[in-house]
Amino acid sequence: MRSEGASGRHARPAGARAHTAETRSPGHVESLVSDPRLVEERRGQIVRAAVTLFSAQGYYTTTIQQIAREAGVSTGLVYQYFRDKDDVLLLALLLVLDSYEQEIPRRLEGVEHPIERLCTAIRTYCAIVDRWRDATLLTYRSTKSLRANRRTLIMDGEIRTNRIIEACIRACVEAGHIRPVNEQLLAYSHVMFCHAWALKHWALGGRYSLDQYVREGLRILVEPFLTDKGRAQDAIEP
Amino acid sequence: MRSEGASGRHARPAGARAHTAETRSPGHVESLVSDPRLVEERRGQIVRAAVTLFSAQGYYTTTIQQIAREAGVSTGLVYQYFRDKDDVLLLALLLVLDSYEQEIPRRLEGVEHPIERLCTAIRTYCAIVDRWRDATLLTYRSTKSLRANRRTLIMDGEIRTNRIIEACIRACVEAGHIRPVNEQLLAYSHVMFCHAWALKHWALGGRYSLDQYVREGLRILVEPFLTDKGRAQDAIEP
Amino acid sequence: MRSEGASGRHARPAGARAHTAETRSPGHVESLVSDPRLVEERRGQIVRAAVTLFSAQGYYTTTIQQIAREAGVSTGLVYQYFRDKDDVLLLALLLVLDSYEQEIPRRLEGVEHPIERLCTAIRTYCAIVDRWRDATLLTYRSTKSLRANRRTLIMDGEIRTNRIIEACIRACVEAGHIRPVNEQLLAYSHVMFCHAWALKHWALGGRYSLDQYVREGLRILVEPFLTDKGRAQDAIEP
Amino acid sequence: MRSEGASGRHARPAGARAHTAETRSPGHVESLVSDPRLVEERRGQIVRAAVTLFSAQGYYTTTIQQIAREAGVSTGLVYQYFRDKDDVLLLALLLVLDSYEQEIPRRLEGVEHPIERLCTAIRTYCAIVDRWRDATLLTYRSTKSLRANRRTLIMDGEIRTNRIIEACIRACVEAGHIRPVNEQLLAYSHVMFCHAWALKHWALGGRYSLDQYVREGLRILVEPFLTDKGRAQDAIEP
DNA sequence: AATGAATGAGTGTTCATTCAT
DNA sequence: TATGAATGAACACTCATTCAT
Repeated sequence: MRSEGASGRHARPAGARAHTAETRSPGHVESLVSDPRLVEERRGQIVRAAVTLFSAQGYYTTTIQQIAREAGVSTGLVYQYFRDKDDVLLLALLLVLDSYEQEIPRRLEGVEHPIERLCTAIRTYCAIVDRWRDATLLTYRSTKSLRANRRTLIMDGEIRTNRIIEACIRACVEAGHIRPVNEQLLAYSHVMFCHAWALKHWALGGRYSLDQYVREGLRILVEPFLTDKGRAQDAIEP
Repeated sequence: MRSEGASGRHARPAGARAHTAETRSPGHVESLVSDPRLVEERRGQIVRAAVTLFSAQGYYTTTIQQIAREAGVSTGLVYQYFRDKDDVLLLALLLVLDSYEQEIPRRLEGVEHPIERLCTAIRTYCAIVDRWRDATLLTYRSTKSLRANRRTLIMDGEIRTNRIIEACIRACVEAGHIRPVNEQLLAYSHVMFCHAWALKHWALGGRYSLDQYVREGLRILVEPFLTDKGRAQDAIEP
Repeated sequence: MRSEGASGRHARPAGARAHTAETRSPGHVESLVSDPRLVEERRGQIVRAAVTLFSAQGYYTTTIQQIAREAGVSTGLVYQYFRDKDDVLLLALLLVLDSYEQEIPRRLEGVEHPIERLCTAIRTYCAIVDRWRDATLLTYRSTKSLRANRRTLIMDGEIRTNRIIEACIRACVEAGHIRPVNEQLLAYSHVMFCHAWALKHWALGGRYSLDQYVREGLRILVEPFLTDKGRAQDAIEP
Repeated sequence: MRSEGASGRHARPAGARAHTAETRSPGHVESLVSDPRLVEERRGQIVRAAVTLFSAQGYYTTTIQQIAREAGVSTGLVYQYFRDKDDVLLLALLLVLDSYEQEIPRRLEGVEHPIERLCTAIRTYCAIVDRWRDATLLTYRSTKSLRANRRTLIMDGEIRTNRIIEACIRACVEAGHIRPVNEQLLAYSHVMFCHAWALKHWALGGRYSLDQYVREGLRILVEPFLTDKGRAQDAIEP
């Protein structure tokens, strides 16, 4: 025999079919389905729909039913792959952050000159932000809607991306192309500059093309720090 | 992507003792009460409560009943002074923006030197952000929850604040303290820098005191643009 | 400013409009409404509807909407007077138990002879069970559906009723009308006999009228214990 | 009062590969599988799991998926051997009743003296109830959750068990060990006494060991009815 | 002007049941 | 036969909004 009875449909009965998660790392999202390929596929399907809808309408005004419909699955299915709505948001936000973390390094491959690398990183970051403009806003709107321990995962993701920029800056400094500077804070300025393309697009979008925006930005956030050595090259111009 | 935000759980039934609004300018918030002094007082009472709660818990997780209780009034009274929850949010956000717009100029009074004025503006802006950290986050989280035409009012408010910074920069340039530069974009960088103190406080708060943050920031966002003339003074240090 | 944000509509945000209960005795059911007369009235209205429906259909198959409709109120109103469905069940069960506890003593008033008192108690108990037959079943079906600490309240109620019977028996023993006996266990037998009229009504109802049932029952559960003194009177016959 | 129980969250859509049943006797539980040995085995497997879970958590809070997991089979398989959840409950309850009906006669084998037979029957009944305490509660909690015509089957099972006790009593009466008495009602009292060990275990369990309980019970429910002849023997003591 | 009880549509979540494999 | 992923109707509970007083 078991433990005692429980009441209420919404109170998950003890030890029932509940997702096992929360015992693992908070980022681990357990699924009720076992086939890993299927889990991968369905999760992707649902999270993509969620990113679309959350981006367009926000987290609270998007319903699970809408997400299911957009993903082309039934309502119940969402709950086979996600513990709750919060869980969907978490993966949606991680998807966005991941795309930053994946794509910037990819674009840096083969780029040698430190200054060029820095500028490429910024340019790429802005381009991704431009492509995922609403999704970038979403990270600002909805991260606080996550349960506290999950929020940490989002922050970790952001930190990892920031480090890419920071590393580019450090390389420039070490090679003598950029004068000594608070690298971390400069990196934050660069990141904010990229995010601003989404956050303030209502103001900036009308006045600059993405290219112009990046070019003018580099003039403010990179050029002033160049040493004579750094200035020697035309790296700043694409 | 879909249509935009727009919330409202309950469609307003036709007729009824409704507010007349929507025929006026979108910023005009109609009240059912006529005595202007009372309107002023009650609205302040309610909006202050709303800012507190929205800042702490977010817009969607705050209920009108909570706001009423925090403000020490009845639920129904809120609807005598606001058309709907959206309306409360609008005024809450405007209250925050106003505090920027009011306080920065007040602190600039009597400050003569252009560089000193610019640095004071930034320093003050950061200080306000620090005091209203959650409220600043709120503007990023919740502006999109406003009905589209109201969002414009928020943007207008932001633009006005930006112009203060921009004017400081222009004055520096015109006086030859700062070399020619894209003033608007530099102003945006300054604003983003100030907001970042709230937006990225989880990362920055542990590493910098507010003072350090501002000092280091000025080194990145002001100093590099100083001309020899501008550099002559110690204006950058408080 | 407050604590951090919370997500999920169903996760009650901290310190929100939640019922304060659970800090008091588990039996205390806090209401969101302050006027005590109104609370009394509405609760009665709703609990009566709940008893009817739970009795007829069981706890889990009865919906809050049905209860609200039966009570002639809106769904939401139920939650102004009860914390959750469990809470409604608790009060419903207590209502049934209370009717036992109230009515038996009332009927005993004025009855002097100990044997007559005992028989009246049993007869009355059976009569109430007969009137609330489905409700009596309900206590057996649904007590385990209550949260554990609330279940205690139900047991307390039952114990109090049992004590009434027990006291009648003890009085008989002390007056020498009934020979020494395990009074507690005899009382339980009497109680089970009364409850059996509901529990086994499908078998007994066809064979006995309520009166016959009681008469025959007394022959088995009272008469054998009478002393010569106790048998002297005709108290056992109504 | 309303209509009766009847549950079923999902109305069966017309057509489909449905079980043929409902045309047969209500007790007949049709299976989609033909091999009788397999049917026997699988049903046993599943019903045992169901008894365990229903007993511990109740019918409505136990899900088919839980039962399947506990039984070590797939969800779908349950529906190859049972028409619906109701069906599982029916067999689960019958399994419990059967165990009464099987074991009591088995223990009576070889016991000759009528009084001893009666006491053995009661003692055995209590022992089974003790072993299946939660399951006994289950019959009281959940019988009403069955569709009406199936409930009859449960009643039939109970009646058969009651007849065993009744037969023991009649034998005692016919042999002159027990004085003439309403045999049927006395049998019911005996049955209720046995069931009470489960139903009121929260109150009785702390005060009596099973042995004490039975011994004291016999003193109330058997001894008083013994004739001088019946009293001659020590049959009542084990 | 102010109150706060009342409303009821809307949403997250569950789970009996089906069906392709 | 057996699996388990998929379905979707149903329900507890919330909260913006109204309105009688």
